[in-house]
Amino acid sequence: MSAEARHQRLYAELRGRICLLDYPPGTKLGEEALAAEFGVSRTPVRRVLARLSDEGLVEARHGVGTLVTDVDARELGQVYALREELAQLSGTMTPRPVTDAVLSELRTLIAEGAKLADLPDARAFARLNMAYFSFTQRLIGNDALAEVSERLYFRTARIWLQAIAELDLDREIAAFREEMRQVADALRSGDMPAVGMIRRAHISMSFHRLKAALPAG
Amino acid sequence: MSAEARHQRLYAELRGRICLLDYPPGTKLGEEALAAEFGVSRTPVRRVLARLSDEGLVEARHGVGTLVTDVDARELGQVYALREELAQLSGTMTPRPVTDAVLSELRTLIAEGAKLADLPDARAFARLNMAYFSFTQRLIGNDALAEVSERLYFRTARIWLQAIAELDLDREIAAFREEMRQVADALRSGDMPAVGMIRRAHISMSFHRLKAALPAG
DNA sequence: CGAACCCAAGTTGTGTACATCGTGGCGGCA
DNA sequence: TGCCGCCACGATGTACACAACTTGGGTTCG
Repeated sequence: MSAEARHQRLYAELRGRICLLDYPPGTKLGEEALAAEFGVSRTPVRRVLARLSDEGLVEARHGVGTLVTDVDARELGQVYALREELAQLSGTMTPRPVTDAVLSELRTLIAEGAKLADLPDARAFARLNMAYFSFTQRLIGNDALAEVSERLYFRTARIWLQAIAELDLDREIAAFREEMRQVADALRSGDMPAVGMIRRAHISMSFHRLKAALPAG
Repeated sequence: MSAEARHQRLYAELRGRICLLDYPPGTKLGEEALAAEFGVSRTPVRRVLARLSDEGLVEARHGVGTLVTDVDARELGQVYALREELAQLSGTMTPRPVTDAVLSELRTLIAEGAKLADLPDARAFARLNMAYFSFTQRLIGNDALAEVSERLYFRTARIWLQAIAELDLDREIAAFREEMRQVADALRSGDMPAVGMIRRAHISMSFHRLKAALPAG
């Protein structure tokens, strides 16, 4: 395997573990331990940790360790506020055409949502939410906007998951399914601005519910 | 000096050289050469190049070298389109209060602009433009928005500089001074949304002039 | 004469030993 | 007994040697 491909795999794996709370905030990611697990030396591991550090998911402290960062309420609010605006923009800025394959993929996600509602599970919810996010990313025609949106999503995803675990999981899943249904309706009529507005509305409502679970209220 | 501070200095230095066209697109940045120049080993240099690579300013090819990237017309248009939207947002999303120190700083920049008009120079123009951009960044109250804006600005700054060197430099400087004067007016009345709109308008007009200098366009 | 092959030089990627730094615990002293 | 300082340990940061890879030129064979 090429070095670049290895890097991407390692990066995706660690980012996934962080955002799925396999590594909750405060966890120490030992370079030696990770190197041993993935069968490489510290060097490529450090390359990945440096990237995660630049993106704010971890923080390397000399002599201490590389720790998964936490996100304070202020930063969380700022990221969500910006994500709202960007979700709306994704509906108006040169969206990609809606194909049958796109609608089919969303139907599959909605079906997964139905199964999730029958058997609620926080981790499975988080995975499906990421898959849905990945789906919405493919509707964006502006690559720069997609890149920025992804960066912001993964920046706070773990905090969102942490909070909903303490909230009403059923309610969150219901709201998520409702968003997918509404987006599907808008997509069928090819109304991308409406898709953006719907997503913005749900990000806003999700954040309002999320604030209730934060320590500072 | 701490490792983190060294990293930041090296990063800022190399990013500056790339964006001021000391290293035009296609330039090979040899790790060994940079290490020798800055009196360190390849390791910290590689750490900085990795970050620049993640941000799309350079591209490392195994067995070839680390090359300064170019930006095609499509990507340039997408970045400018997003920068327009973000500039407008920066005026409406929780802007910072306008202090006397802020107005004073802008007056200084405007004075520098007057000197530049007397003695036009592409490189000095680029430096002043960066200083003005840095100034506008400090008006943004949303840290996430500021971070994203900075990333996008530096992503295309070198292409902009490359293009205006082939355009009418006097005209570009005049447009730049006009933007600063208009922003100063809006700031004096505390109208931040107007500041955002003015900046958006000038980004749009700048891009339209810039397109004339592109190969495809 | 041309084309295919090979190889040598130069570059980035990796592994590893060592330097540097922060922390917690242990021991001595008041 | 409590507190202060020292130090050993483990972590990240750095330097360097080597592996892997691309490229270009020289050489040889058809």
